[in-house]
Amino acid sequence: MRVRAAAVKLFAAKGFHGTGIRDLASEAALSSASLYHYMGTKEDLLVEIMTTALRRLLDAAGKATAGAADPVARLRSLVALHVLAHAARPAETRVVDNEVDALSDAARTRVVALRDEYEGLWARAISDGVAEGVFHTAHPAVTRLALLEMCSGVARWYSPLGPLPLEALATHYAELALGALGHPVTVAVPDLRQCLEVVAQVWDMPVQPGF
Amino acid sequence: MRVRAAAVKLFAAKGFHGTGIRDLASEAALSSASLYHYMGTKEDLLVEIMTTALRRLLDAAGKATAGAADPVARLRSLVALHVLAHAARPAETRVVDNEVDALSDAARTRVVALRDEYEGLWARAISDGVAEGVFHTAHPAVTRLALLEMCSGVARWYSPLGPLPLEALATHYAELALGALGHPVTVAVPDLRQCLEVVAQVWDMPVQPGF
DNA sequence: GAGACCCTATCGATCGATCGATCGAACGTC
DNA sequence: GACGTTCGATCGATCGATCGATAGGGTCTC
Repeated sequence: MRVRAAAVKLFAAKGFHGTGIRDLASEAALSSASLYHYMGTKEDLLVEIMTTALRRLLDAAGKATAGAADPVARLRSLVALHVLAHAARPAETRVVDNEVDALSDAARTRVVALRDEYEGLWARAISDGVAEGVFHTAHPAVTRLALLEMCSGVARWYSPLGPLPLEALATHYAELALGALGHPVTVAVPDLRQCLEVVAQVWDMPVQPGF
Repeated sequence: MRVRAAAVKLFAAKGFHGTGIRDLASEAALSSASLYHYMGTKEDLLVEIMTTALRRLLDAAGKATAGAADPVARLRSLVALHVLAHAARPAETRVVDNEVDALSDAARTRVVALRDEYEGLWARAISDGVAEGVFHTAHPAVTRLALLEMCSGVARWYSPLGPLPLEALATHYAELALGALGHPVTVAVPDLRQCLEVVAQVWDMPVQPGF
């Protein structure tokens, strides 16, 4: 696990190709030979990081939206969860989002399939909302991609040391997304509690539900 | 120029560290030795690509918003221009957005300063709109970052072969952004003509104003 | 017009350094 | 003595970069 943590940190900071085996070794406080006791090839390590991160996100999204028929609540949960994950695990998510084309063809196919499965949850929430007349967008697929990129961007700049706590960040992004979807402004604060609990459970608690 | 074009293509596709000198040479149909007749180091090449692209974007943004006092029109122009640039020059913009941390400290400082100058235009448009009461957002700085990431994401997926023409894409993103900013829905189609002309001029015409 | 000179563009060969990966040997613990 | 862990040494391949050399086209001087 020491190796995995080192790899996430360095891959996020310098990129997969920018990180050498010896960088990895010194970050993990091991010799470059010992590294291979814990991992396969360097690419195996990257694949493992990406697939487990994506599976975790997919799993969390399923839990956070379970039992929510209302598309508005569902999308709000998806946005909040995505933002929370990216803010709480910026390194991991940055690797997932930025290093896809460092993968071999075979591995990329599997990773992209996972990502597509996750995006399907967003697509359904949006199209359901459009069908029910609560969302208004001329190009739902484009809007989905725009919102996903917007939310993923959080990992590129958010710092827990900044003035904005995670809950406020997630709430704000949910409002941005609903605004972009032409949903009438709701004064009510969204029900973030379930999202926070899912995040705390799935990523073993970097989030303190202090509110 | 042959070398620069090859570098933009390969850096965008495989990343700076993922692209070797010999990859560059064969893409440019030159020997690896001849490459150095046209460029300094590999990093010099990256720096040149990033700074000229950013300067061009900054210049274009200045032209597109010149003389527009209305913050709504200004932000609409910024969004449209940003989206058009990213859709029309996906490779170049992807290099600018993704390879910042492949730069040395000195070079990164210069590049980030350029990017900050550009983001300042967005920040001013948003804060002016908030001050005038036409935008409503609790955290203007966060909203700015969110919108920028949303618009930059276009370079990651847009294809000119898709069903959506550039004009429609830019219009759609402007509507998404205004919605996120809580601006009352305006039925009027934004005045994209000036943006299209600026894009056609600054990037020497990949856009056909066929409308 | 002829030769001398220079400049741009190109290349094959090769430099030292680093790459990802593997080997066999040693360690400690039970 | 068996097993899980660690390492120094080293592999062939590739990295970014430089070398001296060559070919072609201007330009200058006699």
